[in-house]
Amino acid sequence: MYSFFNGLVKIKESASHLKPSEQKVANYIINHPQEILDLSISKLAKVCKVSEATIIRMCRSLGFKGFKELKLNISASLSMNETLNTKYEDISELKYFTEVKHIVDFVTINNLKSIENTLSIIDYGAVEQAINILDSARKIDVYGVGASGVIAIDVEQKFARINRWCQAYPDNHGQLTSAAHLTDKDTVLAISYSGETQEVIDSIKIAKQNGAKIISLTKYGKSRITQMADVCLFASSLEKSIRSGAMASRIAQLNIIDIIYTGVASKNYEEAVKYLESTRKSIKNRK
Amino acid sequence: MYSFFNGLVKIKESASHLKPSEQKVANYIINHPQEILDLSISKLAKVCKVSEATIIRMCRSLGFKGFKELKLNISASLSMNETLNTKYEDISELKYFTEVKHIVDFVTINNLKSIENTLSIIDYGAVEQAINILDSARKIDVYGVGASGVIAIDVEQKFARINRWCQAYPDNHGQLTSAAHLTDKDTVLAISYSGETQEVIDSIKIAKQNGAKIISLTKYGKSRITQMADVCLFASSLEKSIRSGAMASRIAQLNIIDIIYTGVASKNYEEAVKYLESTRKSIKNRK
DNA sequence: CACCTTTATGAAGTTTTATTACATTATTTT
DNA sequence: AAAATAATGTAATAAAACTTCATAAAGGTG
Repeated sequence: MYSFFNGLVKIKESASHLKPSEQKVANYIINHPQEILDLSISKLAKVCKVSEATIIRMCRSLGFKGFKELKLNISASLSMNETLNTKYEDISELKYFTEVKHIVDFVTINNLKSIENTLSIIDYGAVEQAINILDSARKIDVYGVGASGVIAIDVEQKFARINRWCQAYPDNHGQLTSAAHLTDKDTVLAISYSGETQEVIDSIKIAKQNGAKIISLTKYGKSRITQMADVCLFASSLEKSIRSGAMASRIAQLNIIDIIYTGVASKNYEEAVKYLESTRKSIKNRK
Repeated sequence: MYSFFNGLVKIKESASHLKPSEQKVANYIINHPQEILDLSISKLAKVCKVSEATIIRMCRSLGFKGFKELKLNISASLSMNETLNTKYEDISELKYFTEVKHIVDFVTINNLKSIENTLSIIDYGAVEQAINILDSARKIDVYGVGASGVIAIDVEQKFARINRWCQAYPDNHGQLTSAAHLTDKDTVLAISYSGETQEVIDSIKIAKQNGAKIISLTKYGKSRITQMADVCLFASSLEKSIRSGAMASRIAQLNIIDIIYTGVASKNYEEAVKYLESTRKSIKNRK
C-alpha cells in the first residue's frame, strides 16, 4: 500500500547511507524536487552523471518500488509543504478582484493561514493555565470593544451553554461597573487585537485591584494589556493591513476561544454533556 | 502560487463537461483516486471499458499534459487532503482530554475542516449574486438569533467600516419592527444554522411582503429559510454533534461573511479603501 | 604485492507504459 | 436519408522504466 510518508523527508534522512553515486542523485533531488517531476530517468541520469540503473537502485534503497513511485511521493510531499507554507503576504491586501473565485480564495486562504499561524505560536502551558483559571472562576467577565466585542459575546454564549456565569461587556461603562464588583475568585478575559485598547486597560486595572485574575487575548507580542495579564494568549499577528478589513485575526481568536472553552468543558465532561444536552433540547423546542 | 484547484477538485468540477466515455474515466478516478496511482493507462482503460486514447484525451481536456501529469497531481491532491483530513470523524465529539495539545488539535482541525468543507460546496454564482444584491441595497438588515446573532453583529460592524447602512437585529422584536419598514430597495441577510429558526422565518416573511430581497446563510440543504430566500449561501453541514458545542460551523459562516464583505468592498475599491482608512484613523485616535 | 572477493557502477537490451495517427462508429444537421 | 461532425477505438510508434550482465573499483588475504 502506497504511503504518503513525506518522500522528501525520507530522502533527506537516508541520503547519507546511500552509495556515493546514489547520493549524487539524492542530493540533486533534495535541491531540485520540483524539477524532478518533469524529468525522465535518462535525463536525470544525464544531469547527475550516473547511470539509469543507479537511479533505480537508489529508489529501491529508499524503499520505493521504483522511480515512478518516488516521483508520486515527491509530488505529494511538495503539495503538503505548499499547503502549509502559502505566501501569506501575497494576499493580505484588498484588491480589485475580477473573479468571484479569486475573492473566495483570497479570503479563505487568509482565514486558514491565520488559524495555522496562531497554532504555530501557541503556548500550551498558557492555554492550560487559562483553562484552569476559567474553570475555577466564580464569575467570568469578558471585555472587548468593537470587533473584539463580538468575540466577547461569543464567549458569553459558549460558557452559558455549560452553565457558567460569564458575561460579556462590549461597552466601557458596563466594563467599569462590573470590574468594580469583582473579587479574587473572579476572572477577566480581556480581548483586544492591538493589546492597547484604552477602555479595556482602564477596566482591567480596576479588576486587578479587586484581586481578579486577568487572561488576555491579543495579537502576538508585548503590549500594555499583556503586561497587566496573569496569562497571555495570542492570535496570529501576521495580518498586516487593517485596510483589507478582512480581519482574519478574528477567526484565529475564535479558534483560541473554542480551545479554552473546549478545555473547560472537557474538564467537566459529565456535567458539560448534561448541560449541552439540555441547551440543545430547549433550543429545539423553540422551533 | 497556491491554488485550491488541486487535481481531484479540478476533475470533480469539470467531469460534467467531458464527453461520455471520458466521464466514465473521470468518475472512476473520483471514486478510486488512490488506486489510480498504481494503474497504467492500459489497465485503467480496461477497468473503465474505454480505449487508452480516450484516457489521454480526458487528461488533455482537464488541462493536463498527459496521464503522468494527472497522476502526479492526484498524488498531490491526496496528500493535501490527508494533511487537512486527519481523522475528522474521530474527533467530532467532545471527549475527556488528557492533554492540552489534544484539545488544541481537536478544535483547530475541526475549524479548519469546516472552512474547507464549506469551500467545497460553494456556489460561485450565488456568491456573486449575493454580492451584487448587497452592493446595491439601500439598507441591509441582518437577522439571526443566538449564535447566529453574534454573526449578525459581526456583519453590521464589517459593513459599517465601509459606510454601508447595515443593521443587525439579534432579537425577534427588533427584527419584526425593522422588517415592517423595509422596501424593495432593501435586503435582508438571514442567518440561521438550521435554516428553521422561527423568529427569522417570521421576520423575513414580512420583509418579503415589503419587496425586500432575501439572502440566506444556513447549513447546506433545503430548509424553510432557503425556500423563502432569493439567494442561498451555505456553510458546511458536516458538523455532527451539537453536543461538542464547538460550533465550527460558525467559523465557516464567518468565512462566507468575509467573502461577501470583501466582494462588496472590492466592487467599490477606491471608496472602500478611503472609508477603511478613515475608520482606522478614528479608532487609532481613541487610544 | 599479486590474487581473490566483494562492492559499486555503467552499457545495452527488454519490457512496460504513454502517446500518436488513423480508422471506425455514433450522432447531429440539413 | 445523406452528409457532416463528433466521439471513440485500434494499432503502430515513441518514450520511459526496469533488468541483466559485464566491468571497474575497493578492500582484504596469503
